[in-house]
Amino acid sequence: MARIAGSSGASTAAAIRRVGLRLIHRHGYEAMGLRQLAAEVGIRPGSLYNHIASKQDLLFRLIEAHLLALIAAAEAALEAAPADPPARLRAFVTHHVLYHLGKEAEVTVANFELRALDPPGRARIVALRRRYEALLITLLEAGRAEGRFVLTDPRVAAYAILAMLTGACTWYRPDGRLSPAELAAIHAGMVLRSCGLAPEEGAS
Amino acid sequence: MARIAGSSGASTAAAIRRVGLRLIHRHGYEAMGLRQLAAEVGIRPGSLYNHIASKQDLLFRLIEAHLLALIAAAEAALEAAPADPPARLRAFVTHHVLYHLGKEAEVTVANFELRALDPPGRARIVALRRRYEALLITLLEAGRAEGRFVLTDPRVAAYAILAMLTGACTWYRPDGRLSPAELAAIHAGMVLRSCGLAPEEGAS
Amino acid sequence: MARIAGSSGASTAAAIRRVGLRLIHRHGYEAMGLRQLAAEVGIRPGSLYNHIASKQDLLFRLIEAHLLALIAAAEAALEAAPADPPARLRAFVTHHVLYHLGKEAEVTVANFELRALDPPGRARIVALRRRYEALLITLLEAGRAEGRFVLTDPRVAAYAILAMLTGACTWYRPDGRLSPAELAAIHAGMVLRSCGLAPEEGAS
Amino acid sequence: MARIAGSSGASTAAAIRRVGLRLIHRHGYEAMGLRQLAAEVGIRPGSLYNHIASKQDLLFRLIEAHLLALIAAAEAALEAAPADPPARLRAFVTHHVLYHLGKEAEVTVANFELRALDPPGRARIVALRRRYEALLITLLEAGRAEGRFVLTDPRVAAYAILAMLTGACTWYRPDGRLSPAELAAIHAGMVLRSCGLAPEEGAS
DNA sequence: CATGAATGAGATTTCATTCAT
DNA sequence: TATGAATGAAATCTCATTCAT
Repeated sequence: MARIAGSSGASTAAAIRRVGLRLIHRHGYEAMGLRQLAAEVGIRPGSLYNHIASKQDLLFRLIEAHLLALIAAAEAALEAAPADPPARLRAFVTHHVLYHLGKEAEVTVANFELRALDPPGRARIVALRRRYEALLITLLEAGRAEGRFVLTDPRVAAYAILAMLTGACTWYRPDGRLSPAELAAIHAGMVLRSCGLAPEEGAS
Repeated sequence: MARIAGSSGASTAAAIRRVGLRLIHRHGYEAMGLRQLAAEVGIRPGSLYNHIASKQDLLFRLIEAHLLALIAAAEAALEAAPADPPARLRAFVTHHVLYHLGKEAEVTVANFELRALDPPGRARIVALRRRYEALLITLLEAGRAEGRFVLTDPRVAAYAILAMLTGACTWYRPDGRLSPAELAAIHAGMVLRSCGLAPEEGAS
Repeated sequence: MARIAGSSGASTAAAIRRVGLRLIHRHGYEAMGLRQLAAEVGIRPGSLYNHIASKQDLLFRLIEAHLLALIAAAEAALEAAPADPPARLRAFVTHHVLYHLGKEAEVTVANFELRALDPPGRARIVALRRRYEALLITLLEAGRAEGRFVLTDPRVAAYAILAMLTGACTWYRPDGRLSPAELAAIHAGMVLRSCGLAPEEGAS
Repeated sequence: MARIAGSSGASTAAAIRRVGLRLIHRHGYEAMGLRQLAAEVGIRPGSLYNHIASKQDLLFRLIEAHLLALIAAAEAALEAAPADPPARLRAFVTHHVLYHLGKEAEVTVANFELRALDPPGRARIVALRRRYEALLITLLEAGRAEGRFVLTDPRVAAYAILAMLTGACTWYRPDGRLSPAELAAIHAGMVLRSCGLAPEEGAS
């Protein structure tokens, strides 16, 4: 009652994650069918369950992996940055924009499909997101304490900045008229000015 | 959950739109079942089709109505504003923030569920969104032409500003520590500064 | 996306119960597929859910209906019987055997598929079964109190009698060499003797 | 639940039979999954097939082994009994009750899961059951031929007796108020009386 | 002897939608 | 306008089983 086709092994799991991310991004989690996912991976629907525990589990792991990588990249960028708050802010913005460009699928899924997670999974993801936001909030608070930033409310400012930056990757197209570096520079300028800095401040 | 309270006077069609908006916002378009919608409206699933053409049609009309109202409100706000570009920018930002607060459902649905629309419907909605964005882009371009704004790219700046502002309503809670007016003021300040203006410029 | 064939109406629900009982009896609850059930009823699988809440629900209702009818029949038989304990015991045995013959499906399902019920459903069915058993236990206790029955333990005796009688309908075939009346008489004789009575005692 | 304790010495095949019997008894043949069986044995599902030919095969062997042991025990009990029919009947009843108590799993599976066997397997098991029933039928016929038993129909009487006795093990609990010996005595008394004997007849 | 990955079939259940009444 | 019963399609997931390693 069972036949063997091309027992590819470990790469199947990676293909499921890769194709799954693309399909969730394109159609949304609820609208993506496991039949379609299986077909594009090249296996039968039931075989998916040799690699994932459930559709929910797949979504959770995709989002979790993205956030963990994002946090690690941010921490690395901040460690490499000087202690000067404007420079650190510019470093964070540059990291965020460059990291997100080309990761539209991961970013969209991580932001849009949170509600599709069941409560325990959502709680864990929300905690990770808080860790990431805290990096920026801490940075803004430090700059304000040193009198370098003009900020009414660091938390609100952080949310506003993140919304602005993340939004960029929803419309950015690699074949557009702006290079990633240009886009990062434009946004760094806007963010620094929005915090009351002259654009040349914090230049590396 | 079954019968909607206080809806005795409203027509069934209005109840379907009201409840439908809430359910799509809470669960997402794909995850909202028409059975659930019918149950919360107080009718049977089949009866929905006396009021809507299809589930798609319901979604389209909800988004379209929201965008039309948003555009009208923006145009009214700009007509009432002085000709001075900083003042007009402040007026736009204030309008946007105040209009969006308390309309979380409409905003979220209009932004998140675009992908659930079929191509013709999506095209019409995208066109409406372009009309709205054009209001801000035109404003920014005018200000730059007068030498009042520091802007590398008005279109990119407009997207960044809209992303920042719209993001506010995804985390704003009416019982939070900030009033709508305070929130609008904070964001107006950030936006004006990000365009190279001193915060007091454009004050009404 | 939907077509109408022969909207038969209320009789569909009855057909589902009738065919469902037969299939559960023949294959067992777990082995009966709803596809098969739907096919034999003449509808599509999904249409079953216009009439049943779930497969579990179908099983529960079948067993519950059987037990309620069985209890009512037993109570009627005892009400019609004289007050004399041997006569009442003979009446109960005759009722039980005659009622069960020809109801092999109901009896088998009610006895064999209890374990397939979820705990709440099982609890309600077990309570009904206790009500039925209590009718016999009460009868045996009354007869022993009057010194008419030789019984070590009325509860154990009741279980033994019921097991013996119910077993009859698992092998009884209407086209066999014994008529229902003969079968009832044989078992009544064995039961009465097993309680220490002469066979002619309790004869009506 | 995962690894079976105290099974280090037993072979994997024996563990499969032991755990399989327990799971079939608890959930039923159809409801028991081979994945669950493998997990409780401590191996992967595929490895089961190093020890069993199929799920059907496992069920068949469990039932066959039980019936062969039951027949052997009955024959031993009858060989050890005196030639007197009442004494032989008492010996058979005592054997049956005592053998069955504590073998609830085997008995339930052998009786309830017959329908899950494919036709060839079922035929072989039914033949074994006939052999066992024949021991009692022969005994009853002999007793009737000697004029010791009051019996309308030895075959019907045998079925009634076996149903009564076997039923006892479906409700017997080792921690109940009756000992196995007491239970056997009660049933021996009922059976002997049901065949028209005074209770003390056939006492050993 | 055990494993991991695959299979085809099928499980129960939900979906949006239709339409005679 | 509302209803109840139907539809075809599809949903996610489990099943027993196979077999190269």
